[in-house]
Parts: sequence; C-alpha cells; structure tokens
Amino acid sequence: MGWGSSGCAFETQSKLARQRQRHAINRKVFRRSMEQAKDIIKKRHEKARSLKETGVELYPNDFFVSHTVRDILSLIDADSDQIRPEAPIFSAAGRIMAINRFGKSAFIRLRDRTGQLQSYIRQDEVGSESYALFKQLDVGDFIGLVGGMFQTKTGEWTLLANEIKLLSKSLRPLPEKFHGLRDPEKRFRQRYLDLIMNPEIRDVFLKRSLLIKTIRQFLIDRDYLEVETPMMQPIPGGAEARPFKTYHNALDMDLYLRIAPELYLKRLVTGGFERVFEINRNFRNEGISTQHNPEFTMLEFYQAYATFEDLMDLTEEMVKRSAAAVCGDVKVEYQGDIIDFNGPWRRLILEDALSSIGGVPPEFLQDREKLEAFATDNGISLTSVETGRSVGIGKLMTKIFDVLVEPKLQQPTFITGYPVEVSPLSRRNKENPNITDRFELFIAGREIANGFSELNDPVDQRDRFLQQLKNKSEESDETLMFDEDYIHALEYGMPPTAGEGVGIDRLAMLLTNSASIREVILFPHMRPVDKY
RNA sequence: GGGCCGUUAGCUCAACUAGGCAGAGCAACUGACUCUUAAUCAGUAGGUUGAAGGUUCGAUUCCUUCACGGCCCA
Repeated sequence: MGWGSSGCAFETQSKLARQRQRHAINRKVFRRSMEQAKDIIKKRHEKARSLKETGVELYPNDFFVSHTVRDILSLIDADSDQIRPEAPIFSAAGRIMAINRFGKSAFIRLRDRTGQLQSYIRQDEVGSESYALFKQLDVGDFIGLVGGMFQTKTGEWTLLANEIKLLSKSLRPLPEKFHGLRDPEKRFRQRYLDLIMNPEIRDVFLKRSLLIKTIRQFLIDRDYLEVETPMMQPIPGGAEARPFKTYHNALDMDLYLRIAPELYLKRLVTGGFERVFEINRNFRNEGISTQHNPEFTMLEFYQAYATFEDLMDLTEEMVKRSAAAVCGDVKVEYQGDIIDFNGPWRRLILEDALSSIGGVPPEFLQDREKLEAFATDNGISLTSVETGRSVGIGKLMTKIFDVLVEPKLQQPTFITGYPVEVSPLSRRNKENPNITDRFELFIAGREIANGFSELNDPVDQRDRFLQQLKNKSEESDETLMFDEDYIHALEYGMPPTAGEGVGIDRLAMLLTNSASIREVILFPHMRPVDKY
C-alpha cells in the first residue's frame, strides 16, 4: 500500500492499533495461563488433580439417570403418601447450584434441564468415604445422586442421598448466586454462563423455540412444505441489501451469503411445490443495532393461487396463535405497552397513513415539489443512502413513512398500496398500475413482515430488474448482477402466487418483551476480544 | 458514521464530584456446626483499577489516543 488518502491512512492506523492491542492481550493471556495466575482456578485444578490421584474419575459417563427433577416432583404431586425415604429410589443428575454445609451433613441444590431439586447429603447415609469425596465438591460440579424422597421440617421435598457420584468437575467458579451475571458484554460473549445464572434468559430461548415450533406446525397444518434453499448464492437477490462475499476454492468462483431466499422459493413454486416455507438465516452486511444482527432468522412462505389479502388474514391468525402459544394470551406486554394481537388488525393504505398519521397534507402527495419541501422541513433527506442520488416520489413517500408513521404504529397494522418503485418483485395493482398488491405489517413501531402478490409476468419482471440495475449502476460501482435464471424459470410459467417474509427475531422480541435483538439471539455478533 | 455513558478482586458494586494507603458483600481458603435455603459464627487470602502515553512529588480519579461494550441518533 502506498501513501493513500488521509481517510485510508486513518483506517490503516486504526487497524494497526487494534492489532497491537490484540497482540498485547494475547501475550497477557499466555503469561496468565502459564502462571495459572488466578488463585481460585489454580486451586480448583489442584483439587481436581488430587481427586484424580486418589482414584476418583473426574469425567465419567456411566451414571444411569432414572428420573428428571420434574419426573420426581410430579410423582410426588400425584401421590405423596406413597413417597418414603426408603422407596421408591430415584437416580437424578445435574449441576450443583448451591451448597449449605453443616459439618457432617449438607443441603445442596441440584439443577437439571427440568428444574431444581434440593438434596440432603448426610455422612450417616452415604458413608464416610463418600462424604469425604463430597467435601471436595464445588458449586458448579455435575453429580449423580441416588436416594429416596422425604420432607424437611419446612415441608420441602428433598432427596435423601445414599449414593453420590461426581460426573463432571468444574474448574472455574460460577458468578455470584444472588446478583448473577449482569454485565451485558459478558452475558453475550459467554452465553453459557448467562444461561446457567439467569433463568429468565433461558426462558427467552425456550419461548423462541416454541414460537418457531408453533409457526412451523401452523404452516404444515395448512399443507405447506418445509424446504431448504441455498444460503450460498452466485447472485444474491430477493431484497435490497449489501451481501457478504465468500469464495469457493474448487469451483474457483465468488459466492454470496443470501440476503433472502425469495427467488429460490419461487423457483420451487414454479416447479410445482405450490405451498412452501423456509425458516432460516439471512445475512446482510450492514450495520448492527438493537434491531439488526448481521445474520437473522426469517420465515418466508409462498402459496400459489393466493393473494396478498389472503396472506394478511393468514398472518393475523399465525401471529395471534403464536402469541397465545408463547405468552398464553393474545394481549402481550411489550416495553410498558400492551400489544393486542386480537384481530381484525387495522389496514391502511400508505398514502392515507401518511396524511392521517404522518401529518402530510393530502394534496402534497400528488405534488412532487411540495412533498420534497415537506420532507426537507422534517429533516428527511431527498437522496438515497445507498447511491446518493435523489429518490423518486415513491421512495420519498416510504422515507417519510419510516420517520413520521412507522414509530407510531404500536398496535398491529397492515400498510398497503406500496409504490411500484419500491416493490420490484410485487404484482401491480389491477386498478392503479403505479402501486402494487403488497403489504407490510408493523407492530410496536417496527416492521415485522412484508408480503405481496408475486409478480409472475417474466417480461415485466425483466424490465423491472433492468430498471433497478440502471438506477444502481449510475452512481454505484457495485458489480451488476442480474438473475437471468430466475427470469428463465418465470418464463416457464409460475402460477399466481402470494408470498411473505416474517422477521422471526423481531417477533421473538415482541413475545419475550426484549428491547434488543441481541436478547433473542443466542450468540449475537460481537467483535472478538480475549478476556479470559 | 456522530453524541452520551461505561470498563475497579471470580461475580455484583463502592471509592472519581474536589488527585493523597483501592474497599464491601457474595464466591474462595482454614476451623466449628447432622433440617439449611442469599444458612450462621471465628479467622485468612485475593488487585498491572480495559491498554498505551501525558500532567503531577503523587493518578482508579485530570488530559490524549486506542480497544471493547451499552444507550440514543443517522
């Protein structure tokens, strides 16, 4: 690299600084691990070594689990009169979450995937040899217990252990039991600790899983076929976004991580799968925020012989049922507001929303100059973020919408009547060829879904692709990419079809009252840093 | 990309306003304790204050740059 522009030099400098920082950290980590500098961890290692020397297996895998915690507790619920310390005998396994020691006896809390169970360990019961081993165990270790259930004097059902076996030794202390792990950076980087320490976080991901399960079953029940289409695509299409680029060695070709599955799913409709859906990741090489992660999960589904209006009905039902399944109610609290998923949801035409909610005088919508002046007055740029060119009137309307209307759409609202200019894949409206048969769904001031009657006229589609490329190429040096094969497929004939994409992460946020998308993604993207 | 805030013991946090010995609780370690549940009691140890530099007799504190993160804005 030569003497570049100042911007370039700045970037290089900052990269070098970052690199130096990483090297410094790596050296520190190396030194630290060589010295086993952390006292607590060093002691755990020593303890583990001495246990091993006395013949205790640290990581065995031969313990038979007869019951989960939930199994045991539900047996007691069913018939507690039958339960005595002598019988029935249970074997349970899990992580020790707390120990209260009393010399020759102790209470511990054992946790498995189904819940927590108290256990009472008594030297009289397990024998002095086992009890000596137990004294060496720490909070965080996995153990197996065998014993019967009894009630403590406070009435708590407790497993009286007569056997105890170490199943996995923990070498690092867990975070503090009362406050748990709060630091958001650590929570995201070490999500396993977050999941161990913060039960409400675990609940978020159980709910997310239930959400996806509910949606999947909803679609399968309606004769949709679940499919998987390429995530590595030679031509990334189906949305407007900057893709991630990668390279295939053996084929010697560039590939892109998909920004949307749309064009492949419609090829499948052409191929005769009249109802298809896919729930999987999309990748967009753009900014990160509380609403955006570089990879995010999208549901896309397509139904032949349906219209965008059919899909609005379907979406209402699907989201309402999801809320009921995940939250147990169609009224859900989100960040202090109640969102009512009960239908029918409000449906508004874009232009009407602009005037009634956005405060745009209706006559401005037909007058480009007045609309531009209105936008400027409201601090809305007249140029495109991507190309820097001034935008058409359709795009301008959606820009004004984004600023003045979208944040106000708290309750579920469908917006329809999107201009052709911003809807390159949507069918034109029969009465008004300037708008499309398309809707977007907004909840809590953000876009949740986008659906439309699909454009299946290959000639119109080719023209719109070409127009899009022409717009882009004038100011942008991006490689021009035209998915000829998709047009080719349409030329064989695709049935009239409606399709839709739903942001699963955003829906999960709504149903788990999460303010940030990072709260509903197990491993959100973070810059690497070695802090251990 | 811009603004504001943060980074101190394994964890949760003080100390920073106005520079003066870096502290507490939990966890850990030693001891006591066979019904505790944030167990209790007595004692012990634990720190390159995110990194580098600057100002100063003296910096966790003030200044600069950098790294990482959070919130808001674009």
